[in-house]
Amino acid sequence: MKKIDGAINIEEKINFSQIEKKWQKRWEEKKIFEVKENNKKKKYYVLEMFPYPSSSGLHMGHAFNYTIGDIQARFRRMSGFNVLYPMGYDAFGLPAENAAIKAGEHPLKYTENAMKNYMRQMKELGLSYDWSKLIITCYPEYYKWNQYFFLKFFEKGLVYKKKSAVNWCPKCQTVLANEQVHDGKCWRHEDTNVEIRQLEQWFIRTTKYADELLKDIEKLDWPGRIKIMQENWIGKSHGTEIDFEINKEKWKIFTTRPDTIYGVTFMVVSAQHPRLMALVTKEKKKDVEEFLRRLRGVSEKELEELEKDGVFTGSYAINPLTKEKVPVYAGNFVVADYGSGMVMAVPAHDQRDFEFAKKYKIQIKIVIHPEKGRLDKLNGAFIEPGVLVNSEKFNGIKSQDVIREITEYLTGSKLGRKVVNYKLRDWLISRQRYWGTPIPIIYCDKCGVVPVPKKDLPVKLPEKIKFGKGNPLVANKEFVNVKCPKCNGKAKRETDTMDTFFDSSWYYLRYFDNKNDKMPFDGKKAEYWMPVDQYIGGAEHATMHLIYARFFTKALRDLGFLKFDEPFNKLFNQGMLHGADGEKMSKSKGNVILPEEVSNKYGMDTARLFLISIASPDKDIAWSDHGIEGSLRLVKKIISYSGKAKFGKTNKKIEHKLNKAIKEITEDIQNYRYNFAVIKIRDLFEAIEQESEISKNDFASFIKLISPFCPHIAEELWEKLANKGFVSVADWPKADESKVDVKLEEAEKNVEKIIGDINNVLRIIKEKQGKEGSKIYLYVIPVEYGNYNVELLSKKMNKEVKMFKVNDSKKYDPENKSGKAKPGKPGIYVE
RNA sequence: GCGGGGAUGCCGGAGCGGUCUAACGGGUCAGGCUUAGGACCUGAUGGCUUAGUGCCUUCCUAGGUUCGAAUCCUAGUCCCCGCACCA
Repeated sequence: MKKIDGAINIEEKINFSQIEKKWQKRWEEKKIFEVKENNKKKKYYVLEMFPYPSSSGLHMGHAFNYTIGDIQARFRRMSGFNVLYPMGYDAFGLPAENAAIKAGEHPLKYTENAMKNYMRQMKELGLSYDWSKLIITCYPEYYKWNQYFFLKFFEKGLVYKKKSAVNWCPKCQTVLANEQVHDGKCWRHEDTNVEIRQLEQWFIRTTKYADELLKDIEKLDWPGRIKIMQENWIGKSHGTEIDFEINKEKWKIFTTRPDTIYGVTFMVVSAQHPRLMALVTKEKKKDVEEFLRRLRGVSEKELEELEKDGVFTGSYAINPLTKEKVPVYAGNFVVADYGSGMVMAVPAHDQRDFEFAKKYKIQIKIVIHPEKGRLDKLNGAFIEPGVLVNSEKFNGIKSQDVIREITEYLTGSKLGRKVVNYKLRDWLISRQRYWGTPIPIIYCDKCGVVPVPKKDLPVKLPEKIKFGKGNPLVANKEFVNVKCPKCNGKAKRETDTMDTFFDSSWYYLRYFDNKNDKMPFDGKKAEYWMPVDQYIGGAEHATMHLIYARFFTKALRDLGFLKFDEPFNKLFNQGMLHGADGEKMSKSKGNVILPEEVSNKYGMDTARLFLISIASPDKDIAWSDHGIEGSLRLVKKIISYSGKAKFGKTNKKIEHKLNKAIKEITEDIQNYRYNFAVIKIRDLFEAIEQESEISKNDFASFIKLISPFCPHIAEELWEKLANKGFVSVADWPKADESKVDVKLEEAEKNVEKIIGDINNVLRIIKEKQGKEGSKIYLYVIPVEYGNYNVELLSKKMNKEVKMFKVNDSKKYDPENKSGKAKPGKPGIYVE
């Protein structure tokens, strides 16, 4: 065909939404994305972090996220893999409960509405999920297994209970999640300060796996920054534990600077330390309680911004090396659950200790001098390495070396030891809320803490509940009052529910066996599908979810459920889609782009194409109404072309282009360079468009190449070309490298170059001589005669073009421009 | 404070030692097509220069390494993200 001449107003002809609906329906009816285990086929598990179904529905940002995974899933499926690409809903959580409190809507109803909406929207995006694998965490069929795992962990000692601080609103009489605390006030009572209270809570012993979680990071094919974040989060540090004697009792402290031990002038114990009161003398009790009261009015957030503050406990500690007595303070800047919750303070060589000492006029004792010079007056702590002074037999030794020596000395005298410490804390899973998995524990007056027997699972959430004050489960008598499974006596149920991160820590193991009511999942199926080959999600889950899921996998391995160590081999972090104003999309900013609107205007495929061609999909991008026009043009041109294409034989040039494109696009998709793939699709299409014909088979390959990006349109064109079945499950084209011909490419570059040169000449003679050149004569060296498509050239220039060999005696060449001809560079004469 | 990532032409965004005035898209301008507009097509889009050439100036700023730097190093400025009193 010739160039697509204007006048085709395809907008009237393309009904995107009709095409989309048609294919979405057929995909669903024919179940082409449903999979089962097949040992003859290699599996590929593409997983996106499942969403919390919010009532506001999906916006274009979600479309961007899921399109990234869908393209990969479609591509792998066409490449011959048995692709598991499932979706589910992280359906428990606070917003549903908040809606219940504020609007009186039951969380279940709220959530089900939201999920219905999500599912409809996801289907409209053309995502190729296997919906038969759907999981929903708020149904007992799912959360039963949360309870099952909790009990398994309980048996293994991976679960324990201890007191911990929570946010408490005295007006609501309930515990608040961090998100419900705004500026230290309750979200519902702007005039009410949130208090910090100590409650008994359930913990998971994630720290048991701290070392393995850290060590295995190197095995992961994850973005570097996520790995670094996890490393920092786990925060392994080597140090020395030293015993100080206080009131004839041993108190351990952790330090990475044992070299400064001779400079200790006081101790600080965390204000949140569970045994703090044991250190407080009678005389100081009032002071300490006053201090604690002051702290209590402060939310956790504010706590971090406070000035160093403290109070003397009345007790003294004995330095194990110097035997000096130093005062013990309670302080707000010592973290209770890191190390031992108490530190030795060396004001001369630690900035925090220095500030504290200045404030309370405590002695500052220098024990390290710089290697050159001496310290006289300190304006701040000297924390550089140096040489020891005032340190008895360690004087004169370099501080870096003495760390080992002092530790060895302490170890020898049984006063200390080398230890490793982690920042990673045990995972607090207790939530004093309704909309979560009930913790399967019963408290019996006689038998104490009794786990619910597994045969009694699930412990179901009562449906009829009253929201008002506190956790509605507490007030629900049928739920709370039970018989003890051991002694049959009166007992009470645990009313705490689980953190929803518990649900999402193992959901990837449930998809492929989502209807199993005997076990959380079949180990054989897990063996086939796991680990996840490609996990896709936002970087905001770098620490919490991704650590918990890794922990779960390791714990389940040790419980015999799994045979591998890591759940997610590869992780891809998609960027965030911002509004047209460059701001984060949000209702309040009014910059939310809805898929429905975009779809009506441009078609979903156009939107998908646009989103992934803006930039590399791991980058943050911004929506642009102008930008999408470019994608729309391409889509329209492709549709229009396929309606007019003349099918016949493909020429060498297109064969070359096609095969090269297949090779490169395949690699680009594998490596998530979707933006590059689109550029190559454009380039290939432009070449195809210019030729008079193409073979049906080759055009079919082109359709396959676009189908992961524009699945509906690809299906439509596929069908129009009388191909069988669905292009979505057709074989991905293979590049025939023998058809790739670099020479052709060079020739093409030459054509481009010559066009540039001709235009240059035309411009110059117009400017200089005022002439409008109309005839172009080219003189090429004989071997290159076939390299130039004169017809194409003429069409492109919209001028008459004639070509001669330089040695052609009959050529027309009034100014002897043929003498200028060089290889790859014909002489030009214009008149 | 600690840790990570950035700054590219009118805009978005590639590039990450030579092939770079810098992919691709958007915008703008010129020409074509068209009754006109839209759509579509062709080309231009740092400056000067030239029958297709050549030169100069550009990739946050200032230095440096190199035969050669948008790309590597050093210092600085600004922006984003994560952790945050972790002893």
